[in-house]
Amino acid sequence: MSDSRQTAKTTSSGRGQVSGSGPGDNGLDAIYRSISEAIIEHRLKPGARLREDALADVFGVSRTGIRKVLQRLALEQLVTLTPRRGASVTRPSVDEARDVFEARLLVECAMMDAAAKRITEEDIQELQEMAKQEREALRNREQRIAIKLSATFHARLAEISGNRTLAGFVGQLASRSSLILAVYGNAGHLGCESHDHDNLIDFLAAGDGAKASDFMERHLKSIEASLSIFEEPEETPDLWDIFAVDA
Amino acid sequence: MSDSRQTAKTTSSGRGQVSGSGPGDNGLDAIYRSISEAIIEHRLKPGARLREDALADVFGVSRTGIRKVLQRLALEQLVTLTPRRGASVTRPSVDEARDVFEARLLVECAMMDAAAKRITEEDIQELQEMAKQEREALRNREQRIAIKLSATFHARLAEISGNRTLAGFVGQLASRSSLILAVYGNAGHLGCESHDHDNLIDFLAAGDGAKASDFMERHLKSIEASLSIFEEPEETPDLWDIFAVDA
DNA sequence: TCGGCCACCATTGTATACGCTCTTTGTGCA
DNA sequence: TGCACAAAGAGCGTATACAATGGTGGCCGA
Repeated sequence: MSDSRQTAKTTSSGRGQVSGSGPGDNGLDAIYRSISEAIIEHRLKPGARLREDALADVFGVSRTGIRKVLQRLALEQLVTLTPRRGASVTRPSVDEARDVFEARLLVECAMMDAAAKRITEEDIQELQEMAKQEREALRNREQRIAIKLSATFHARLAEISGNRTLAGFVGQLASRSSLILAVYGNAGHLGCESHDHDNLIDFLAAGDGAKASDFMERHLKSIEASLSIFEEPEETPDLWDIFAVDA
Repeated sequence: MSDSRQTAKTTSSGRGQVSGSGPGDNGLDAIYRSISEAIIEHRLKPGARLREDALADVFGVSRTGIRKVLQRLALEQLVTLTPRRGASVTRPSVDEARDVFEARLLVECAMMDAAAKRITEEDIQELQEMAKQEREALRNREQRIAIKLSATFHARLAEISGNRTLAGFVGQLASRSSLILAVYGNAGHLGCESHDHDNLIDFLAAGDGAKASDFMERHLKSIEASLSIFEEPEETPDLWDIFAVDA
């Protein structure tokens, strides 16, 4: 790893620097999105360590900026900050998983009514486009992309209902759900069935909030049901099984 | 330049101690609570500027720590971070106020069912104690204390229902409600009527989640109704009014 | 051979220094 | 008299430096 030879270079020429990052956290925001996306897409798996130095090196900023981003991610529960051990991608506990889905069930279903009333033609087209991309990603076996799109879809849906506070909350829940899928999901059985989202759009387009709500309920419950939620008791006994087989 | 291999000689004598501040954000957390409480109690009013230097001075830490705290408060929407202008206590917009109460109505009512099922004798006593303190604060005209206790009460209630994720959300909403009261509330008409909380406890103690939910709905709606929600167009023209009266 | 101790290292936590932008005030000109 | 421009000042954004801590590996003693 070496000495970071080039990072220092950027500052030398003054404001030079990549991608014109503005003053505020403009540049930092890009880093935030970048890491956030990597986590949601499971390119960074739960438990993965996120060293500040390494990230600082990758993104060409100092640790200060990275710390800021990491802190934000920690507040959204996407990463866990252990006092002297640094940051790592959060590995949701069973309780957390249950809580998150319960919360989604409660909030997202309740928002369907408002969404059905407020949805516009533009919204519908946008959602359909997203659903289409998701189907394509699924068809191409790009599960990572599909998962991200699914989270975005739910977040966008929440925005349509007009309550920004709740929408922000749903966004967080959707991101965390992605982590939960990474830990407790079965391979081959992706969270959202591809046609579910289309059906949801249809109900909303028809202005039928009640049906949309019912469908959302089934949708979320089916995702939760597809998980293998049982805590892995592997503390250390791992080795015995592994080597017993071997020997 | 990064090769700092030998500098760390000092560790020799050891782990000595450091009494105070723990490692992590132990000390910072206290600062966070301190500022947070000041905001909720309206000792810091919406719009108040929070200069990093000043806070660093007050709490005896450097700006670094203050920034960390400020960022966290910003993520919880208690303070607003304007790019080059620094931090100030958030002044909730009319839309925000509506969103927050809508969210509370949705979430808190829905949680009553679980709360009624899970509440224990200890919880009941704790809540009653809190309600009692709140009544006393109101009687003593200590509205600031009462507002804080009210927010804490609602947050604690949410915790009882057993879903930490939702409880955290309710905590945030309660804090923000305090800000909303500061901006749109009428003096003399505090948010929560003092006996409301007692009634709520009674319903929960009786295990009647439905009634508790209904009551919570009325409770929150009455608070919202007591607000004078119309946007004040005062951007800076403050002075004109003041001196017009004077002259 | 195993268990405990000690030194080193890797990595984070905190503080300080510097540069940049925005605001404000003062002055000159139309 | 009013407006525009410039300079100074204040405050934030970022990087770097230093200190402290927990983990890791090796050594010694039982």
